[in-house]
Amino acid sequence: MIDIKEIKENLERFKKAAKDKNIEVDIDRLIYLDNLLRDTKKKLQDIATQKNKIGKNIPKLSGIEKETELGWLSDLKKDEKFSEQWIKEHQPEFDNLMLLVPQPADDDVKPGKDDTENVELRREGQVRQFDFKFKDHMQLGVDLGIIDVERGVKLAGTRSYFLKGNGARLHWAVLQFAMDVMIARGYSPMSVPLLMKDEAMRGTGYYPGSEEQTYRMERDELNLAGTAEVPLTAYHSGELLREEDLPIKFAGMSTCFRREAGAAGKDTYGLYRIHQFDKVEQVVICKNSVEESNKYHEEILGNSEVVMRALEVPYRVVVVCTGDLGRGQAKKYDIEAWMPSRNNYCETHSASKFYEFQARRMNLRYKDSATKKNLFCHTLNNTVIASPRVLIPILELYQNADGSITVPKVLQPYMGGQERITKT
RNA sequence: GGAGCAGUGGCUGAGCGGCUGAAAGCGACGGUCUUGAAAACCGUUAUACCCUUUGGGUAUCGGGGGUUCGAAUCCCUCCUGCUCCGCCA
Repeated sequence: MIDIKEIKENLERFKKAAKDKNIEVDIDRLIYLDNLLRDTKKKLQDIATQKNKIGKNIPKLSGIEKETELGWLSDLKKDEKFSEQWIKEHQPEFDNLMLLVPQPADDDVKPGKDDTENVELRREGQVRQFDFKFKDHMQLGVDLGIIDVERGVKLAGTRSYFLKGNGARLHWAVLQFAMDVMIARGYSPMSVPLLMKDEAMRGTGYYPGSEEQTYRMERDELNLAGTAEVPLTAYHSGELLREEDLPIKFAGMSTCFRREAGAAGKDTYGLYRIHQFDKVEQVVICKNSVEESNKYHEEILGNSEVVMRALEVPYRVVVVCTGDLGRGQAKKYDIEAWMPSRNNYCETHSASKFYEFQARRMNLRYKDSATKKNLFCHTLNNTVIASPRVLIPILELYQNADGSITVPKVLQPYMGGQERITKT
């Protein structure tokens, strides 16, 4: 959410931000409502002042005088009722519009309509050239008996799968490895609840907007989080933190649920786009400072790169253009891993910087020691590792001519020292 | 699921229907003292919005509604937590 004062003082900036992000929001209507609501509230305040003044004198009066004052009071109350009613009718529209105003992208973010216009920053690692006909991850998985999509679909519908044996093991190994890296880097490991109230979804910016992407438990009015970002970022929502407690750094591991509505027919093959996966997510809550935000944005990007380099998966870093940014994101880096079967770099990580957009929605603040003011925190998050998507490059890049898979060095300790996955 | 109790400021915790935006303690901040620190003592210390000149006003004691000239304080309702009983992992 954006400060209404900010919006009023920089109308064009926010209109442009909405346009750049392809977001519909009637900012003129928002301002119009704000002015009327403000006037009405001012009127209400004046009425309250008079009411209080009269009320204070009532006990001292009697007879005609008292009657007159009481009559005057009931007139005021009629006015009050009328204004209150008006506010009741219009406040919700204003509140809803406020939730739609986007965070403008940083100046160094390129305007663009969608992910095709993202800007490559750099490439890391060598793309493997095969001297034999390589298999894609599904072929490998089926041949080695470690992936079973058929039965996943039988039991749970499209985009469902089983990981079996060494496949399951590899999946857990990569997650545990990533978590251990984050712990070593000073992030607090967290196991989190995933059934989130609407409030948490709204606070993180998923609602309104991503309802179609979310599984909802209608009976209990709860939502199955699509990422641990939701519980981790909202962990301190509504609280007033101490400045010395910042930054707060979390690493959470959780299952993630996504409906993938509107993606029908897209990436239907293999383990790329699925309804359920596991992910280690990192979240930073820091002070209200652009410099701090920028610093931690680089840090969380760096953390994930450390993991990717340790896994020796070639990747590139991309700066996401305005059209591909979410409503609350000021800037976003994607890490895209090289996937031989897709013959391309494909998204495996997404590092977002929100400034106070999320914190303001969830009333997440700290007391600034210098000014004694309560300020909104800044929040950021990034994937550390998401599996099985990352198994795509791992399986494909680590395959051998005989159809076996070499287990990445850093994962071997997590698989009981096993060096290879072969057909069993 | 049944019965009971409770939700007050950064925290703990008082609070008679008007003088309570709210005692007290803790914490934090400033000062005195000290070579420095601690201790002690003195003082300050909620948030948001509105009008503005120092300043003034309004709202907020879990949410919403009601009674009343007036509500943290009374009534209704919802939410949350705790205790006991039952049931189940």
